[in-house]
Amino acid sequence: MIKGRSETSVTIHDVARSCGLSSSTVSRALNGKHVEYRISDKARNRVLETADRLGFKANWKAKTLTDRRSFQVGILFQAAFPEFRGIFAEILTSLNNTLEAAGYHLLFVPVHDERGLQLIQQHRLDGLILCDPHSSEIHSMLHQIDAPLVLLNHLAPDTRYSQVIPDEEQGMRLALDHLFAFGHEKIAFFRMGRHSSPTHFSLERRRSAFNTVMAERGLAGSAVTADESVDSFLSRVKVGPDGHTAIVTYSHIEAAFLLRALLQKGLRVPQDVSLIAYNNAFPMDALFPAITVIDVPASKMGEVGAKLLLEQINGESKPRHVTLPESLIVRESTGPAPRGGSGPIARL
Amino acid sequence: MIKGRSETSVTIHDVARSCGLSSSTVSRALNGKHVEYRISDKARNRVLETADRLGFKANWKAKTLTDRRSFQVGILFQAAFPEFRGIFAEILTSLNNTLEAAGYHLLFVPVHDERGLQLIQQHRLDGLILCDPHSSEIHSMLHQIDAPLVLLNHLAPDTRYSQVIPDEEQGMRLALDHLFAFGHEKIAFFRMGRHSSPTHFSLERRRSAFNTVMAERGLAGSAVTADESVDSFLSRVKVGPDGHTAIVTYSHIEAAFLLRALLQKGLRVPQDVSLIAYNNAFPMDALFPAITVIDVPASKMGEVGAKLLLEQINGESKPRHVTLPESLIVRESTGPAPRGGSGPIARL
DNA sequence: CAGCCTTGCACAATCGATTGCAGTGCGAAA
DNA sequence: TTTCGCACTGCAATCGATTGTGCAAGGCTG
Repeated sequence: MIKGRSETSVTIHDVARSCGLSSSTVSRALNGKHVEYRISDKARNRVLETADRLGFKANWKAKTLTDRRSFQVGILFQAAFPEFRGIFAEILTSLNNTLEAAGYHLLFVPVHDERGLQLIQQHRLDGLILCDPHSSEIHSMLHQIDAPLVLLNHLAPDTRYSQVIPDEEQGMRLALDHLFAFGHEKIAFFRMGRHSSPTHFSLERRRSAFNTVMAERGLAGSAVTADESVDSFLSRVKVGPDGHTAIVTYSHIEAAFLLRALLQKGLRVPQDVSLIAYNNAFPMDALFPAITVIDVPASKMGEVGAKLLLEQINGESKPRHVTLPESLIVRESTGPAPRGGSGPIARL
Repeated sequence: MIKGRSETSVTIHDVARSCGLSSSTVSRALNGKHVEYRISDKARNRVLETADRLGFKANWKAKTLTDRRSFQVGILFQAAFPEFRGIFAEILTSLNNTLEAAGYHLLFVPVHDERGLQLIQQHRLDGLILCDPHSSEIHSMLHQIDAPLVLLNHLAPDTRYSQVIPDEEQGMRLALDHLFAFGHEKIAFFRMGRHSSPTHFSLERRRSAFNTVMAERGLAGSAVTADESVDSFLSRVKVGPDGHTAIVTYSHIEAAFLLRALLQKGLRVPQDVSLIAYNNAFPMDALFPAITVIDVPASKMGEVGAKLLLEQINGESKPRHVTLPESLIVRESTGPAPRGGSGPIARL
């Protein structure tokens, strides 16, 4: 029977009494310190057997009270940001796999204000992982935190905490090179307008990568970036054979809504417009046409993030910045640039 | 400065020393027991001021060591099941909001075997919330757990734990009535074949609700259920004006893949086939056509689940089963049944 | 057979809080 | 002046573990 806050919870003393030994001996036997502290095999086996029989499970709170470490790590994320949701489960899973292997557990830190950060203190968290934090409240509090910290998907100009980010410029380059090879020149970068804060680094990185790569090709003039609603974007920017012939979107969310709007306008993808999205999340491969994506290595990010945190907790290394490569998954939404001039149905 | 496992963490004794009082007085002043234990206002204010100045934060582990309660609740979910992912973030958020208001925090319980359940014991968790658990390992271990338990989206024939489920039959009835009103008679229920276990209750409930409602209308003969790949389904079941004219899918995942396959075959939605999905998740409103959905009340489920758990923890009530209503969100994927006979392009 | 080293274990302090109970000091009553 | 009582606080035990140190046996040597 697995009990929670059980009144009859069996303690180390129960085990000690039950096998006629002291609690210190039990503790040492149970923690494999039998050689260091010279516990006889006989005593050790007796302890092991009794503990098993009684179903003894060490109380984590007592166990970590002496220790400085809590073996708990906080994970802070803002579920409010849907762009991240698509890959959140993946990140969470890989984070957890890595941490669990090291004996750590994840405590959810829900709030984004000072109360949330106090959890670090109250629970004596060994570290904190921030998933794609782009609210200015969090950002302004980061420097107050004196605990190992890992930022996922958030490149801040600070070397005091580890950061794991995908190489957005390289991903964007893959995407644009793919489009260039198809003859596209007038290309747009699109994000659905929300509260774009100055701390929204992944947006900034993708946008500036777009501008950089376009400029390198001498196409700065035909590059357009947008941060607005789909309707507003499509009414402002001419899309199709006689306008911009390809669009790269900030996330999979934009891609889905944009595809819908394009189809509604009677535009064909990729015959009239090519489409590439960041994030290989559902439903990019389930759309018709399936969307070519820049694959952000979510699972790898979780794994690396966890490792960086563990390194810091163990004092094995200083905070580091790690950049992970992105890759391009070519599907059906990209193709040769249309000839231009004689576009199909213009608009509704 | 907010510290984690800080070496210089300020304790209650530091506060006591700093204001020339004993740690017991500090404790009592800090916990509002000044009236019960007759702490003078002078002493109390001095403590409060000193604690604040020193940035004292009570060590949660020490605080809850005496107490039976840990004020931590475990959340167990299997990220492997994508159907649930679409609404997981929503559930998590509302769970957390409710629990946090009561001073509880969520500990992530990752593993699905006995190790995972031992966390309950080790961390003296006050309770456990299981999100849509349908692996037989978990199921076979449930009865071993002697702690307040809430199952979300998992109706098990057991009254020892609280359960929160959406009213699948009512949702299915809304969906089918909607289709009946459009004249549909040959209707299919579709799920993408995966490891359908006997403990996969939400699938069972939806499927049997489908069969029940169809039978009530005397349409048992024209009802088809499927649990296979999209390709296999479409090659086995004739879909379109001269076959099944409407499909209800187990989740939003199926809907997206199915829509893609239908469009690929040249079938029009809803002119040739109508489509309804469970879960109002992304990208149901971003597809073209936007998908009519049965809205599973994810946020409400989280809130109610948290409340049921708190009730049990506080001993205020016995485990209860709560059923929450679903609703239908009509979009573009449903319309009048086609005439039949002269269907459009048959298949590729 | 005394002295010594090893082996094997128990005692007690400690982590950071909470809490029952025992004090201290003061004024008032006797 | 002694005593009683009340207002206020400190002492010490406790929660369930870990760990430094001390102390008995027992085996060995000389």
